[in-house]
Amino acid sequence: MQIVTIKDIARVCGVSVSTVSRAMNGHSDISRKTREHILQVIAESGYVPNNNARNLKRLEARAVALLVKGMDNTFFQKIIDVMEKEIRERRYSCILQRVEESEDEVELALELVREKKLRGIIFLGGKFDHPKESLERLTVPYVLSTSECRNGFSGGGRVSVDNEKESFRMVEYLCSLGHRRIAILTAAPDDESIGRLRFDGYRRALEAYQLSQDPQLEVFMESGRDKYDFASGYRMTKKLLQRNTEFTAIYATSDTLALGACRALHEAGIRVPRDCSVAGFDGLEAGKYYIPSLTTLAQPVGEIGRATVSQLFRRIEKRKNSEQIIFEGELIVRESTSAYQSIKKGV
Amino acid sequence: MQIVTIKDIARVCGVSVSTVSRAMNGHSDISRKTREHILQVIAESGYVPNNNARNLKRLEARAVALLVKGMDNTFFQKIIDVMEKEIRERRYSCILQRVEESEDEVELALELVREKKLRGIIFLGGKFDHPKESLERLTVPYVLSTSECRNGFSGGGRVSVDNEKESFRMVEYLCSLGHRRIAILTAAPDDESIGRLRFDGYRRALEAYQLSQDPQLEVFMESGRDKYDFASGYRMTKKLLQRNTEFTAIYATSDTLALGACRALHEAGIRVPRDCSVAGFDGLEAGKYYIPSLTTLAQPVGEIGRATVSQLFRRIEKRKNSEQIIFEGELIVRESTSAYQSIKKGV
DNA sequence: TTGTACGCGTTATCAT
DNA sequence: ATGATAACGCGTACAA
Repeated sequence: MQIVTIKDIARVCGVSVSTVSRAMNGHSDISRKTREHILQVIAESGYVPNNNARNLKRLEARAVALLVKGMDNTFFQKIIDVMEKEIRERRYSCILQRVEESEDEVELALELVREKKLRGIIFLGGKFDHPKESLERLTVPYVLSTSECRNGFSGGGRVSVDNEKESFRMVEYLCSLGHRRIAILTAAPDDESIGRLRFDGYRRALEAYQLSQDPQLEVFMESGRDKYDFASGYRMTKKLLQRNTEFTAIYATSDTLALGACRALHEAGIRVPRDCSVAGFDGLEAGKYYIPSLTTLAQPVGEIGRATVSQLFRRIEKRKNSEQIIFEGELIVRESTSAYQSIKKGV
Repeated sequence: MQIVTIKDIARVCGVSVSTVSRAMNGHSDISRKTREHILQVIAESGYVPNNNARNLKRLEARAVALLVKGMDNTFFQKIIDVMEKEIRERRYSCILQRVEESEDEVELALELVREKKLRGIIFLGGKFDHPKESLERLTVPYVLSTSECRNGFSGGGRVSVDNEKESFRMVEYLCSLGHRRIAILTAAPDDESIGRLRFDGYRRALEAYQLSQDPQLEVFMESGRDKYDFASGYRMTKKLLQRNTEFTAIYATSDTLALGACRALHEAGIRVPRDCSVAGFDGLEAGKYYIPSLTTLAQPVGEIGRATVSQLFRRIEKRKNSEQIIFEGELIVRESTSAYQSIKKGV
């Protein structure tokens, strides 16, 4: 009795496999009595239908996948929640898969579409610079959420904030406070994703305020070592401090980086925001509870999540065309930033 | 050409399906020339083998599953990393699945075992109070990591810290600092999992120090609303403050709760640790970077992860019996706790 | 080295 | 209402 199959159940019940199948799947062309008997036997036997066989046979399932690159990113936590809920509300099942940094999410998507007979895909995170040929093979609707894509973008939809613009806004805000030496903590120089866009926004804001770009103020992640987390923000700020260059504000391209930065400043005896302002990006919950609470550019995760799912379903069920939806971020000013005080110049 | 199957490839290549199969699976009994040709055609065609069909045929795969309840729990992040790595090193693939709070992880495991021909399961988190009958149907080895289980526990192994004991240690430490009014932030009273054990440790420590238990000092999560996160710690501490009862230390049963608590105290003008000490549990990275950095009872996540995986494989490959492995936690004293100063008594 | 044919567990189609 | 049987796409024993 190692492996129980539908045949075993059929034999025990004295019916055919098709009748068992009907009982399980809630078909109507079966008598109440036999159905109940069968379900009873199933419950007692510990039989679990084999999904492989099911999916192999089924023509299409009510299911979509949510593929997340960089699942450890705290920022995704809430957005995943929202999306799962939205998907469930539409009575679809949601297959959530984390994809490794080195993995190719489109290849994975291709497999899943075949395997699970998926109706749509949501990609969360990643750079998404896939060749057109790969994307063209993806025959179901897909939406790219929160992340950017370089090459024009063919068939898929996209939902996100305008990272370059929002980044500009944040740096502009810091400039407007009177800061002129604004350091930035950002992704490795070879980053082709949001990291690059946020960096571009920073540079453009400096230009707009006629501040010259100073390499001494730019701290990049070391690829392979740093990522968007506390420890990296801490290390990068230490590095900045060692350069012995003057700065009165730090713009960190994520809230986690920003909080790590605050700690490093604290240890160096630099008070936030009195001696140095610190600003982040994302609008993480943690920043709200930190001391000092963190000024940030919050992404509307709820709206992004809902819009992503609703676009996907418009395309699945109503065959609408794909769209590029851009949401506004919100500049949330909290305790970690303040106006530049020339008194501080005594450094 | 909607769906490409192995037959299409065979037809295009002018060979039989078995030859294509051999080419894909790297069998040796095939000429280099035909193999290369076939692989070439596959690459061009965008063919993706159907895993359902594969798993249906395969007798057993080199795969185990990692089922996580409460994936949003920051604490699991690192341990998942460790486990995935350990599993990969053994050349097994790791199927990572989050399980909803309301879902039954054992049922899910049962499905997966059949579906993916799994060789073993790791359960992370959850209360795991499953009836014996369910567990007995689980024929592959499984290990319960980081969480507790009430009813004796039949076939599975377990790896964790002794939550009750470590909790005792932390509260004992606070007592040793001279604190006599120690508040606790903990899970809902009906919790049957680690929440209850940590609470028990707290109570036992009070007893050991001949301090009486005071309901005024106990703040429980509101079920459905609170969980182990910043916001809950914040809310619960606000609640505590409203009670207008005196306390000189807060023991939060998770680091996230502790950090939320710090913020609430800060807003009430209570300085940490000068006016009130705060201690957490888990050893999260965030606590290290907070200001003040957080005193905590760190769980050895690396060791727990490694021991979990290695036990699982001892049982899969060497048919060893299941074990209960208990690791020591580490009391990490940082800035958020200090000795009780009677001066403060001016409250 | 290659091809033929069967079976994995299930659902769907057609009879009955 | 129920049963027999053909797929679903692939791996593999066996034959060639």
